[in-house]
Amino acid sequence: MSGQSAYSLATRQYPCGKCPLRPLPVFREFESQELLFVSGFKKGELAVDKGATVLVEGSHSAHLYTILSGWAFRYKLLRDGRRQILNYSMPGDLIGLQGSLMGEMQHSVEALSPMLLCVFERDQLHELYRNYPGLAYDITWMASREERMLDENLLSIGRRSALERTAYLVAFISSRARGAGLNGKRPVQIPITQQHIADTLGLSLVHTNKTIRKLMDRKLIIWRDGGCEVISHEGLTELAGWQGLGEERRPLI
Amino acid sequence: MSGQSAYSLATRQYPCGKCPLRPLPVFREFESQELLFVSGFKKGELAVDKGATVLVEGSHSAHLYTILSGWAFRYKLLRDGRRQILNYSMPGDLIGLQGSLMGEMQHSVEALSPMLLCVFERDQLHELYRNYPGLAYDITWMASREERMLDENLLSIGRRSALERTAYLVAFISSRARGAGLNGKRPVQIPITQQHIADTLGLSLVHTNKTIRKLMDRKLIIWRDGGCEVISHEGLTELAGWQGLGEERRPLI
DNA sequence: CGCGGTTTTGAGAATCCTCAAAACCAGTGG
DNA sequence: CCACTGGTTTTGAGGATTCTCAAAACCGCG
Repeated sequence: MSGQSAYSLATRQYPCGKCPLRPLPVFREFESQELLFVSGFKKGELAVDKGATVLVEGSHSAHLYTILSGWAFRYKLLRDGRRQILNYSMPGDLIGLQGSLMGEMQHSVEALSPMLLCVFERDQLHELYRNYPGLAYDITWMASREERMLDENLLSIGRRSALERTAYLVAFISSRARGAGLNGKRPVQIPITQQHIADTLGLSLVHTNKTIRKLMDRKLIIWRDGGCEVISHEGLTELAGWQGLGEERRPLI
Repeated sequence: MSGQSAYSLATRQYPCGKCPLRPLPVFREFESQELLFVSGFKKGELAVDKGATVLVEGSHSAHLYTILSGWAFRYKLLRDGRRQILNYSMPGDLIGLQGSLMGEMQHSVEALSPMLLCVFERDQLHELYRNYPGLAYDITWMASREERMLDENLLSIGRRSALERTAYLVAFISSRARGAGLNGKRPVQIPITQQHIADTLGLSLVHTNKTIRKLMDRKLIIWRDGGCEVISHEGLTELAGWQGLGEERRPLI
């Protein structure tokens, strides 16, 4: 919950034609027409520091973003400061679509790591809808995907025990990270603190810590270097009673 | 959690030109072009009984629906039967969009009351996107609206106490009902059981009952005729620390 | 009247919370 | 190189919330 500082808007370093994400097998092919439009749609790149607030609840942002690299999370606050993390975002995900469509942001977004963002202009969304129905469809598709993830999170918070919830969350995040091409030969390091997990799962920090310990005792995860790694994905999904996300190929705007 | 039976597909009774919903002030104006397309998009009407399952998790529906009248809820189940209600749907809301876009339904939908649904064909969505960018935008807008509601629900379940949660939920549903034009001179009767509330808020039935009693003791709501009515909207929002939903006009497909 | 679904009540138990303090750890400045 | 600092993780302990089990009351409907 720290600094709001340290942004830097660069002119483009990765032209869309040389996008480091698009070649990944998880993303669907684009027609050259579409690629061309997206190239024009992209206004530049924004680098933000870890801990920086990318978007603030209550504001009206003129931009939306696609994550080129790095992690973030969306959250809402209650008046007295209680925080609920709604979801995490990683490379290939859109940020700020809700605000762009509906006007005012009703959640905030904070960077979990240094990030690189592609910047788009909200005002050009209409043109996209007018001339690129395929991309318009993709955007709706991505909104639906987010909705699905929220459905899952709701199920989890509402009906799973603390242990099941935690297992689910770690499995979920690491699945998505793999889907975003974030795993090298080492398993993915999820760059979050136990406070983040607590605020995602609706648990207290203390109880979260004790729950994580149980998962570590069962050798399902390990916690090191200030982050979390999955040891047994199957163990986690089994414990959580989660079938995993059937991630097909998805669009990348 | 009862019967799957009793549907009836009627040919159209309400041509879109005489839609009983569209005149309501909450819905935005449509151009005659758009109205014409929607007219053709609509394949008929479906009447479902209270308790009927409209859409089932795991299925691939060829249709999506707009609610003409009646109430429904979306939910997911855990393997052992624990149920989480994700959101409620009322007149003007789309049902089954997620499934239409992404293929398989990942949640079920059940009618809370007798319902009348406008039936659309999934396959025609592409045509809509190709030729009616305004409508396409509207659909994305509605998906975003659903996302917002889920964000709120998540905040509620994750970070509010049982009393706050219950106050929030009742205020939220009755706000939306008012927004859907469901209030006559009498305040809206929300046609749900305490089990529904429990399954929405992630609480047990017993504790939900005791919590509702507290709200009744405070004269914020009353429970009668097998449903819930709001007595003091301000009291509820104040208790929940909720600012209410700034509902602007919205599209109606 | 009897039935199924819903609401209500009581009571003991489990989960999860708060408070408090210590341990740990990486980075900073002396 | 070491002490200090702030953030994070860990531990202990008592307490509040919420849960489960069980049974009764209630209520509309056939």
